[in-house]
Amino acid sequence: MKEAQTFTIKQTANQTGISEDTIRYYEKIALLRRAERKDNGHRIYRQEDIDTIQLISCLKKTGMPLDEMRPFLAVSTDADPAEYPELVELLRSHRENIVSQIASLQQVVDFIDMKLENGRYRRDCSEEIQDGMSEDRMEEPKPKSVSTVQMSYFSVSAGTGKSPTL
Amino acid sequence: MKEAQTFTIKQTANQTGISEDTIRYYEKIALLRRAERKDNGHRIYRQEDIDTIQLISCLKKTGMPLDEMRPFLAVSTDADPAEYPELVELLRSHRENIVSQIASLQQVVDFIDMKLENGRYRRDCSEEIQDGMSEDRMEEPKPKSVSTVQMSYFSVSAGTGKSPTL
DNA sequence: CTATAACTTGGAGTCGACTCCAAGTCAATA
DNA sequence: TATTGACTTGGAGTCGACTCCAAGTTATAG
Repeated sequence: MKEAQTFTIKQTANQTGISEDTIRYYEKIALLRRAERKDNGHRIYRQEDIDTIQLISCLKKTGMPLDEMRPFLAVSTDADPAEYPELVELLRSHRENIVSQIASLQQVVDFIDMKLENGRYRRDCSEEIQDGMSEDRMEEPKPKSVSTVQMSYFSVSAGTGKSPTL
Repeated sequence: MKEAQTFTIKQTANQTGISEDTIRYYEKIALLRRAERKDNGHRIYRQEDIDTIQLISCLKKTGMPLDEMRPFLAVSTDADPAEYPELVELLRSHRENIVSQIASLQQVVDFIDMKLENGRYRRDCSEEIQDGMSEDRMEEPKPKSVSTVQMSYFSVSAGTGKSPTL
């Protein structure tokens, strides 16, 4: 019976927290497929679109640029991704990114906690500064360490070299 | 006679992973204090500056705009923050932000895991859509394995409803 | 019948954060 | 002496992601 409830752009904006303008923009850049129109030209959205918009806003939080989201949206609307091994790789790799972002964030939390508890020392919060390819030898003993933050956070992936575009 | 080792801008860039241009830019917008110059006008950096730059790049990962970093940098270079109760509040509030960002990221990880394990369903990944901010689920129910990253991250506070400025 | 509201369109403008450039200085080297 | 390389400066350009605008359409209310 309930033949898919539909929503106006305003309702959709309210439900997703994404502005109407932005939703139109996403359509403009083909991040969202062209929405159906009513006879008067007004856009029509249904739950599935809202889901997609929510996934976008979710991915945004991971710092992913809009352009890179398309494959993920494909996974989301299409069937299961196992059919697209390429996509599976993408998912895995983004997953690693996020996990390492979480580690970074956790470091900042630790930094803050440290500051709050004993506003005294300083240090930590580095991670994966690319080095090695510098001809200019940096004979730095680097006494700094990950301190404060337990290594456990890094056990997972510790960076693929991809810096989060946050 | 260990008189604080100094670095060129290039060395500093290498050590921090932040480009020379960007470092100069940070100085231009007064995010970094004007670096000392040698007689020939070249900038001189010391460990303390590198620490600051690293803190900036750390805060960047939390999605904080450069403009908002100044108070944090003050905390970092000055003495302990307990003297500036205003700052303490700031730290606390940013901490909350980060923790809730971590939660968001974890949701994406879960989404991906779900997709990877059984490319089938969809759902989740919302959080704080303005519209009756009465949702506080996500205390720990989650049937899905939080995978890889332990729930320990959430043990701390788990969000106040402050939206991350990502 | 008008006016208000909710939409449509294409395109221009904004903003943050770089990133690049040209022109110049200075030191060491071929 | 001429070139190279590492730097300096101010300013312009780029890029992503919006955000705003003007002009137009349609629907409903007074």
